[in-house]
Amino acid sequence: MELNRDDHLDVEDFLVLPHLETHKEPAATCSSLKAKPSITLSPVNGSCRDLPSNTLCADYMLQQNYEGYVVERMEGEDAEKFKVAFRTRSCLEKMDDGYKWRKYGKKKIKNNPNPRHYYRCSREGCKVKKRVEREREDEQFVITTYEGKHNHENPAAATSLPPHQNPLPYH
DNA sequence: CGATTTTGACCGGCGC
DNA sequence: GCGCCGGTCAAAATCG
Repeated sequence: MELNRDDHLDVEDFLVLPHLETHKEPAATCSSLKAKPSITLSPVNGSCRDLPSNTLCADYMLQQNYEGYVVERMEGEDAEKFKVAFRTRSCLEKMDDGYKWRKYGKKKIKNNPNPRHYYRCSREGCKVKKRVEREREDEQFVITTYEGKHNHENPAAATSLPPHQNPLPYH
């Protein structure tokens, strides 16, 4: 499968990146996750560039999630088509990226025993979508895909990102 | 009591 | 066409 399609970016595209294949590591616990803030950006199609500053969502994720790869693609100025996918090592499926999400669907996907979850930004007029899916056969990884750009600030970023109080209300 | 989650139904695109 | 598959809807349940 090639990465050079110009229509859209899929999780499958994301998964075939060679970097990812060599990077399977033993399982991490939640607590060890909190201890390592190291991020690697993975270049797409050979060209490595930084995430644009207005992807607050992505920025926040990068700060909160320790180890992961980002594939990012911008389709001109069309905010609707902006898409970024993460692969993060996490034992929790719900990560607080600072935005408020409303879940609107869950689906069993073929070839993956784990369901995929669909979220929408609950801010009015903001049509950013997000889907979260645990990687098949490797339950420590989670694929997160954002679609679109927020038409507002990251509410958590507005209060200057309390760095490592991972505000996860989970047990 | 408003907001969010849950869950099966529904729908549209695509391959055969 | 038809059926599979992934994405969304929406009503009821649940949460805070």
